[in-house]
Amino acid sequence: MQDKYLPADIERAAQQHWDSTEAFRVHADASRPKYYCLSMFPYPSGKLHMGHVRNYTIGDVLSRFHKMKGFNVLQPMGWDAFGLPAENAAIKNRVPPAKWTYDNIDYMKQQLKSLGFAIDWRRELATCTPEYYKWNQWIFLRMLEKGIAERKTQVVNWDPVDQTVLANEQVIDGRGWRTGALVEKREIPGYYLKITDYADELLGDLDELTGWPERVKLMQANWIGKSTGVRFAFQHDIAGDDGQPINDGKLWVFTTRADTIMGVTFCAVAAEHPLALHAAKGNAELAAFIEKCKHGSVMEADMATMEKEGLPTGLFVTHPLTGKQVEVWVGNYVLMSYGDGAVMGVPAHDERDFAFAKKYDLPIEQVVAVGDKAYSLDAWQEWYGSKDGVCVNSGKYDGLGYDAAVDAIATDLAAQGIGEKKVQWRLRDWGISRQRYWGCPIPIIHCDSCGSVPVPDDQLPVVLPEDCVPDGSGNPLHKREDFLNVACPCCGKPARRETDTMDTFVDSSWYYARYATTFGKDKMVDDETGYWMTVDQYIGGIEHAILHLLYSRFWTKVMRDLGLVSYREPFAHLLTQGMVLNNAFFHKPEGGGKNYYWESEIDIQKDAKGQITGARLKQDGTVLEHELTTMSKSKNNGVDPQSLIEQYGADTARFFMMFAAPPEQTLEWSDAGVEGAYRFLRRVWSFGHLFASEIRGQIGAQRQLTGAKLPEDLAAFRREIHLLLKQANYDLGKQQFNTVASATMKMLNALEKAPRQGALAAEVIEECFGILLRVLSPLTPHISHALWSGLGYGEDILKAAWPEPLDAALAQDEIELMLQVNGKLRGALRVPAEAAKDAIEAAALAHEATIKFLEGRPAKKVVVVPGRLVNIVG
RNA sequence: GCCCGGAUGGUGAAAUUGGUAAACACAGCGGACUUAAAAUCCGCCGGCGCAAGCCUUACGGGUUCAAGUCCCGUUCCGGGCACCA
Repeated sequence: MQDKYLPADIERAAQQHWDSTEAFRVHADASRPKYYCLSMFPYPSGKLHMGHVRNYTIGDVLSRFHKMKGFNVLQPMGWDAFGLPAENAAIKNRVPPAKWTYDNIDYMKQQLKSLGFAIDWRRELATCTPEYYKWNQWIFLRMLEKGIAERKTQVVNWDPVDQTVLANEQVIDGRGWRTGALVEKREIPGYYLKITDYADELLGDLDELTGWPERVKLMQANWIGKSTGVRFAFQHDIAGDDGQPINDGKLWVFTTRADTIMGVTFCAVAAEHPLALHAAKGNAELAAFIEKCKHGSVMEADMATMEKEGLPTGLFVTHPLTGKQVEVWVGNYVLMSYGDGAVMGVPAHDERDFAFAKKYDLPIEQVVAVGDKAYSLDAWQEWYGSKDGVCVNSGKYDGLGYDAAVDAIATDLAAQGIGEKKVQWRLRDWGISRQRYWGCPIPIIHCDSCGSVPVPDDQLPVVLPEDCVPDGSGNPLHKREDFLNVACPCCGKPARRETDTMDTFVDSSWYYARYATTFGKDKMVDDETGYWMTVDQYIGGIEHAILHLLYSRFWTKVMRDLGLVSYREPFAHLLTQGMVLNNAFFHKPEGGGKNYYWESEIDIQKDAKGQITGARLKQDGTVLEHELTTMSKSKNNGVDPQSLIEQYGADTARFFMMFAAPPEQTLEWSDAGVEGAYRFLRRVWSFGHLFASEIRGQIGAQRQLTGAKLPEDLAAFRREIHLLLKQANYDLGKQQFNTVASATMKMLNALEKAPRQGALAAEVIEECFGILLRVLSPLTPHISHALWSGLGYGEDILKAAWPEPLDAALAQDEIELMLQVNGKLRGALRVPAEAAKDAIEAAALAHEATIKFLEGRPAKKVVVVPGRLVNIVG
């Protein structure tokens, strides 16, 4: 055996061994329990980043652990290969997104292989291949048939200079990222999937997901946002151009606070609302305001933080219960796409309405009282919005609480035929149309005679041309006559293909099911999915806690309703890995945006505690700002794991990643500490060498360890290792891998200090080092493989059984209890392991520390926590 | 703004889920070995105090024999907010 630890050699040999034995190739096998371990697949952005290393190491630790536990383990890998960055790279480098993407996949695949992950590479897939996205198109057509997919209008960010639709990410401070032009909102047609039809089930089935973190379920529940309220109408006789009352003379609104209806002092409608457009005709100021509302972001965060503005329309509607006239305002904070595009204004009991009313001097009328608290118009107070009060100044409803008031008011509105209780969801339907090239083509043909016609199944897939190079001025498919021109499947006349592509969330909504098939060309999923699904353990970033996971759950339910699968939830257990953060350095140029710089381009000043106090660009001394944020290509703050692997080897990179923090916690990147992991693995190797050269030879032909009475120091050492094993197994169950790593370090510390003379000692060390190698193997599979086979423990550590602690090794005669007096630690107490409570109390009361700190007072109470401590209160 | 998390030594973190706060490491300091350096090994390492001891888990309250852990309030940091993936 080599006496020096040479990771490059060891890792190459181990990986070759796994390749040649096809160690990770798996098949459905009904005779064995299965474990489907899935990590979120990477976007092929160029090279792996630390988040990937963290994610896939967690998956690999779990996969290898379960394999040694006897499970049939499937761990696949693939590529989420469509998306915007490929187009951005194309604009920058004039390379087709397809070439850029496939090159990146080749490179990143080599990186993944060099990390030694136990992946069944025969199941690799890339979502940008026609074999895969054909099934996006096929199931989309099924959804159209069933009415789950439909065409309607959507609001998008429009860049008036580039004449193109912008992603939210491409809108910076309200301006287009390339042109700097003020972005406009524009309504265009697009396809929607009716996820809202599944809202009830998506919410209800969260209860079944016992293997999901509570916080993720909570986030999903809040996102779906079920609220029960009342939808009702203010009546009016405002006539439109056709002489008829607009919307049948009804202004519909939805509210969850019907109990405050008697406090309505105005109504607010969206800028696109028919009443707003009508009023604007004779009102230049209002028309200008509506025009202004068209600018700005469509993002909810921007909507919520922007200055609330409004303008009166001069139109009035009738309050349905008081008969009073209520003025209609246009508000920039009212969204046409939510509910009916109009809200009632109750400034006394809604914080946003309160601010609006104060700003425009609208009346504020208190209609709910909480206790005898005094209502003041000076400033908003928390209790104004409370549901715990009773109605006041509300006529017949006075004295009613929230529930009773809502019921009574809903009943009265229903009697007039202008209102009813209604369940409202916050969840909106999923718009999947993207006006972008590098995505899955939507399989629709537009014909002047027949309208929008689905592509017949036998013409699928609609193949995306792979040689286009976007230039930022719009979808290059518009210039591809060979793609555009097609005969109408209905009438045969010349027609045009749809050029919109699908949201990339479509691709990632079902890839886990495809991995679990035999990749047949004639079926989306085949019978093998029945064996592997559902996914036993899904691992990925917390940033996907809502959208990706919700869409995947929705997609599974649609597939079930189409008879394709029999399960209703895709992921049984979910581990949401924390983000890997790093400092990003930038300066804000005029005209908005942020220019990011690599750490190698700047000088950083730090204070005595190592906190960053400032940064300057090396080149010209420009003062930079910094923020702690996720590692990302666009922020130039990613750390390439490649140099880590090359310098120290995959095992060091993996071990350090697992040791640095528990999986669910955010990890602030730092280079320090990697050396420590490397040092540890070198020590493991050296101990292996020592064992081979000096210890193993002492073991006799007849083994003596079983049943032997060990000398005290040897028994203590063996007990320590088995205790650490017990702890490591417990922590593996909790998926807390950082303490598993530290347990292996403690084991090595103990091994190095253990008695090593004599046959018995050599046998104990053999047993304990064997435990260490197996506990270490999911974390650092290469060195574990090399030592296991090199030291003659067995042929292949993958086939070794997972170790369990032995009761005989754990047993002890005496235990130590902590002694507290009045809750403060004052000493320790050694008692027999089986000591009775009375005996412990007596020993504690007689202890010198008790006598000293009670200072003569009698003990009022003695608390004994078995196996832990005694607390004497006096 | 709304929803969800987090905060413990110089640093990453641990604490058997209410029971010895700081395990295991990193960095630092001191020592051994060496002509020297690297590597390796040994020791010290939250604050105050000569000591007995006292204080310390972002901040302010509370519950308890006992609180990093539970409850109430505050601050700061991170994630998501529907076209980044």
